[in-house]
Amino acid sequence: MSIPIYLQIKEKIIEMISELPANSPVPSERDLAVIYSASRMTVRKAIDALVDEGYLYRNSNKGTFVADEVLRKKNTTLDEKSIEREITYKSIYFDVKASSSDEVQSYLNISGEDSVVRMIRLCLADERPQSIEEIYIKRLDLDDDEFRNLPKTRDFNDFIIQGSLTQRFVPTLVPMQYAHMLELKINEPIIMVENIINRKSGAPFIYMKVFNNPKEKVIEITS
Amino acid sequence: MSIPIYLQIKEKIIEMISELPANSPVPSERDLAVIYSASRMTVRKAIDALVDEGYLYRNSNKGTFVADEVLRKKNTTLDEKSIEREITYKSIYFDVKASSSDEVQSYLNISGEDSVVRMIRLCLADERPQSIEEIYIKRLDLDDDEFRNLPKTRDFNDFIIQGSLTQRFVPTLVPMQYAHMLELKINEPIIMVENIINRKSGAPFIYMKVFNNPKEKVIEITS
DNA sequence: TAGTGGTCTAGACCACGAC
DNA sequence: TCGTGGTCTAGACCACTAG
Repeated sequence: MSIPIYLQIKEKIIEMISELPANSPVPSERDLAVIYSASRMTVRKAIDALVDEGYLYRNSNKGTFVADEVLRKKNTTLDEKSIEREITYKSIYFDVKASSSDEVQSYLNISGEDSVVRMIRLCLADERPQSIEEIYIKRLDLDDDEFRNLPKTRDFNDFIIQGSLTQRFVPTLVPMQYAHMLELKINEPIIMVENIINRKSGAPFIYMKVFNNPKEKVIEITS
Repeated sequence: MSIPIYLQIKEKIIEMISELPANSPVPSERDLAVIYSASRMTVRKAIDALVDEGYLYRNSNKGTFVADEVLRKKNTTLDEKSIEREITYKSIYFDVKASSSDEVQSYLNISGEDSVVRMIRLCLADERPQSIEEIYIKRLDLDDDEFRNLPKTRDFNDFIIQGSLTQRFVPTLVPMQYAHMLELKINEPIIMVENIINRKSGAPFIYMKVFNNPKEKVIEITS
């Protein structure tokens, strides 16, 4: 099996605690090492990950305990997957142009001659409008395969794993051209999230503006 | 010295890379172990932390490299410290009452008979209004010492370390009673951040509503 | 005193990439 | 083939807490 032992143990621990109430103690690291026939350091690595994700918490010299579910780390800003709703996208624009706005040029660190893919789409969950996404990517940063698959791309998490995400939260009034698509009144206050996905090297890769429908989508982060 | 070796090594590595350009390679884990006279696992723990914080990135089978500064993890939602500005607070209300709103009761999971400390204050940086903070804490959750120091408490990070923080971002128009204090026009869209600090056990501890001045304070997260 | 988490060591093997 | 990060082991000592 090529899945690392500590990840297997992590899954087993999740299963073990799944029916325990909050604040129940879990076996000590030494005991778990015996239970799973692994070294203590390996078990510890699994627990480290679970603590990090908010499944468990440690009390020095006392033990490790099941955390309350409310403490599970989550970041719903880019994820809609966890919830069992049918997510669909309705494309509004998809084009490649050399003349991008100064804003896009500055965020993607490009000149006015570079071709930029622009994709604007409405995101729906169970037919209800969640947000409008404006996505900008430098054409040369995509190989032909990625470019072809772009209209089918649902979320951009795969791109983020390879780099880093900076999000800026901007209060604004819903833009007039989007108000009716989001089923909002004009002058409704909303949050526009500016997402900048960088590569590991730091080079900007994707610039994305998300206009969120506050009636549908709550932006919540647990850390 | 009681500071763990891996933290000492972490600081030494930060110092080592502080003048290196982005994407420079750092010595291999084995070399660093020799340089700092520690085991590879200890060095690795230091690097793990630095990768987590966005100082370094790894390329499997190739090496470890200095990350671009833009990738440093940051969360300016509750922190104002990093920037060299003089932060001051102007107290608007400070009282203890048994009759709290349903909203506060529900977030703090208390009944109408429980006394709640309410603290409303204006946060300024270099005399410029940054935000209004409404803070609610169940009186019984504070010992007398903590209660006395409350008016002097600047940020609540110390409380978070012992638990977890959930933040909800709510778009709204600036409340009339706060508009002039934040030097905003009426009907200005702003972001109100609801902060709920939980203890490790999951019990809610502090409920805090922050009305941010968008002209002064940009909410930005790198992850 | 016994048990816990926190740290640390000095090895080991693997898969992968570059040469 | 050699060096890298990724994983893993079987020990060890410490500070602290609870009985």
